[in-house]
Amino acid sequence: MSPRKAESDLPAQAFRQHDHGECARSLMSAAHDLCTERGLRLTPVREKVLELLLKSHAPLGAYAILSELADSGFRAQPPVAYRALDFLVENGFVHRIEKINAFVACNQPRDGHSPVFMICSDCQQVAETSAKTQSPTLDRTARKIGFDIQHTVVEAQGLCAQCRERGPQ
Amino acid sequence: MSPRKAESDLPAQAFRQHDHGECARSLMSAAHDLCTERGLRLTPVREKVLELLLKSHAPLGAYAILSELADSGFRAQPPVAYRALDFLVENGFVHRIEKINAFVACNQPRDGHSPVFMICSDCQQVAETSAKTQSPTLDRTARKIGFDIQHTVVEAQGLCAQCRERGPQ
DNA sequence: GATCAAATGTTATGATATAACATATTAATA
DNA sequence: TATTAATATGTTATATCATAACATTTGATC
Repeated sequence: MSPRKAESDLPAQAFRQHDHGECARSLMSAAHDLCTERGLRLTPVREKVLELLLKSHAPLGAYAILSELADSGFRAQPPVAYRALDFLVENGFVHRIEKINAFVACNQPRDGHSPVFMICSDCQQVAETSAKTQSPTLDRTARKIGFDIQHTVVEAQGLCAQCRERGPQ
Repeated sequence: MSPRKAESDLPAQAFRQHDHGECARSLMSAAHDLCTERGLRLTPVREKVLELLLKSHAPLGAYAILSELADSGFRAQPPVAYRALDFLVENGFVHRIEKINAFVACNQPRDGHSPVFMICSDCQQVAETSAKTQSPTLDRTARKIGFDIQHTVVEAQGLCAQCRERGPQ
């Protein structure tokens, strides 16, 4: 029962106080390990995009990423960002948040999972939770009607505890 | 236990054989009734957009709607469609499917509900299911972390039973 | 070091959505 | 019923998000 293990099992990391430097470093290091294991190439632009997303638990739009890439000396045409994001999403290092057309780093890149997101309308942080299993409701309904689920989108928008306590800004 | 009642309780109407003419007519009539009850104005363009969406259970993008509006003699600038859609979505007559940036008519406009969608990647039909309650998984997780949910997006993409049986096209 | 596959560079354009402001219609009420 | 306020529509312009297509470079393998 290492501290690392316990921490990574907690849902909603984004809404908890934590050492984010350590959080980001360990996810980046996990990405390197996974790419090595799987023969994937974490090229400079892909690594940079992941690094940008790991700066915080707030999601970034593709064009925000693009502009930060430009600041770091990368080429800045849209396909540059979208290709890197495609790679990161396909390989489970990043998730796309459909509701806001934006991207966040995955909290648990090792698990195959169907993530659930809580998007705070106030602070814009996005917490990834319940990363373990498919929604039972979805599963049950799908089975009932013979629908074969390939991908799920489960997102809730609302107010996180902190923002609720702080009251309207 | 009227037939109407039983029918409206079935999930995934879109993936079941049914008299769609009757289905559409009854939803349109429900929209008129609800607007009267609530003092809302189902203006010609709003009614036309709802009518277009009620033609089938396949979702339509805003620009597809716009072009059909134009065919019917309505003005065809984007805001025309988006405003009508805003009205219909706000008042629960239409849902937006985030995953595909498109809109479908609501199957149960009378209930306040958190809909769940099954999007068939093959035939493009969208079934609305489990319209009764919030996802318990989402609720439980939200409560655990003190997150106050205002809106949920629950969508599954995959293959409906018909398309699965028919095999790859 | 030739060859193939994967990744990147680049131009152009497609698709989705809204801001902003003018005008017209409707509803409420003086 | 004339006035007014609120709602809805008309219109121009532009913002935002995303990909097609093709050229070039890089890396891996034989």
